[in-house]
Amino acid sequence: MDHTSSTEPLTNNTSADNSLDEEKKEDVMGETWPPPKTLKRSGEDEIDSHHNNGKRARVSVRARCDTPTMNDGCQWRKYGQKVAKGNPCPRAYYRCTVASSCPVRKQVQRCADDMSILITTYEGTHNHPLPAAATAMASTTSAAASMLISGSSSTSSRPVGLGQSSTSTPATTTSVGLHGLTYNLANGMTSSQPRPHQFYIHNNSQISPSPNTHPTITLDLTASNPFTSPFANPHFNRFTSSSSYDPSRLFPLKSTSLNFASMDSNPTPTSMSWATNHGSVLSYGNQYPQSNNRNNHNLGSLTLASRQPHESIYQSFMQKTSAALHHQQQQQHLLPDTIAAATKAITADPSFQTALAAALTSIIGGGASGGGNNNEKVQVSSMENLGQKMKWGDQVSTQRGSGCASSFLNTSSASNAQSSGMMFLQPSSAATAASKSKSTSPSENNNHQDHNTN
DNA sequence: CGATTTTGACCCGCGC
DNA sequence: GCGCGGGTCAAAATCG
Repeated sequence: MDHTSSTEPLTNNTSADNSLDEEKKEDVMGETWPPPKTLKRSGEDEIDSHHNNGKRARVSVRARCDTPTMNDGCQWRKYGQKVAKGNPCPRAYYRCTVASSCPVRKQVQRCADDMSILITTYEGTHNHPLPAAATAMASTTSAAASMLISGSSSTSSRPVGLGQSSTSTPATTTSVGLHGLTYNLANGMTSSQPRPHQFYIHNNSQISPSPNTHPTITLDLTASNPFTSPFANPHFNRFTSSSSYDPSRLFPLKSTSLNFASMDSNPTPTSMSWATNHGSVLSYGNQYPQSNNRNNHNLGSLTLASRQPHESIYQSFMQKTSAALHHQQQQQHLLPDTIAAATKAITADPSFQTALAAALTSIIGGGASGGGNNNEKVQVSSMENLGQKMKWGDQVSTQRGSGCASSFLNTSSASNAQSSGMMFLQPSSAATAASKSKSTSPSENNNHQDHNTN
């Protein structure tokens, strides 16, 4: 897009900080996206460039959805549609209409390879309180964006080789520091095809490859390949390669991706495992002995360890993550620092916690479904908090409403991340990013709206 | 009748 | 400089 005015995270004013947001917005975001109407594209860019290297964080959500658009709780108005090259399906452009001045926009497009997958890309930050139904999604995307952004800022501040890019365009690449963290919020699936939901962070927009691209995080809720690092996905490779993606650079020695997926191969109710392919992939989740449908379109629930009714998801998750990491270390001789970094990243990064919490919330709480259960305001102030509210075994009701909020977390087989320039996080990067976001943002803030220091 | 969607035109950045 | 492609505008059409 040309309008690059701010790089803020995408949104989110979770109920918790709506008030703050209002203010924050002014400064952090004041630069409302392109002034409605008079778009001064160049002007904004300037602002942007000052603040964020001219890049605006985007969060792309891939989810199976049979409806034209995902119901994320917000009100959107379509303002344009266009057929993008490489994809026969038209891309629709929406603008948030909850508030007239809200700068948030989103692009919706069907995946060319799998029409059942809807790719929704959010950009901008809401400058108004969001309906409860929309907070989950907003939090998730916001947190994801925050991570990405914080990573970016870190990169800028430290010339480490973090974000080396995968893209050919220098401008684009530059910045994302948190590359390739893959979070798989898995839900039950079978061994043959576990398909969790993954968060891919790339430094390049897959939907709009404009050079001026913004770092983009992809939340892949379609779930595809098991421990699959996106690299294992043929589609992924295909796309990335098209954009001069160089895996070798993404997977430097110790690159580690965290993949919280379910694996049925594992006997444990809540299992975790590492898999290494190029890098290490941490998978976490439970398995669903039952289902082994290839296209689990109906597996819309996230069931984390149904056998531990009293353990909070977060606690259990962290414990297991840690344990698994160490276990793997022994088995696979992983470098200690790798483990430490990964663990640290997971446990320390509030952004991740928020993202995970939000995702879980949306699933378990079923909040984001059809428009408006304002009473169901699940305030997640931290994963711990979330954990307290949610118990293992909570099953998500697969709501099939109008939107796709329901199928949001459905699993599926082929996920084709048509991304370009996806990068995987290196442990050190993860740790850095984690610590960074920690210091940068008052942690505890779930929806920490990234105070991206402009 | 107001709000939303449709759709062709226009603007802008980038690569050649 | 030109063409291409992404993104947005805005008038017309449609919907509730």
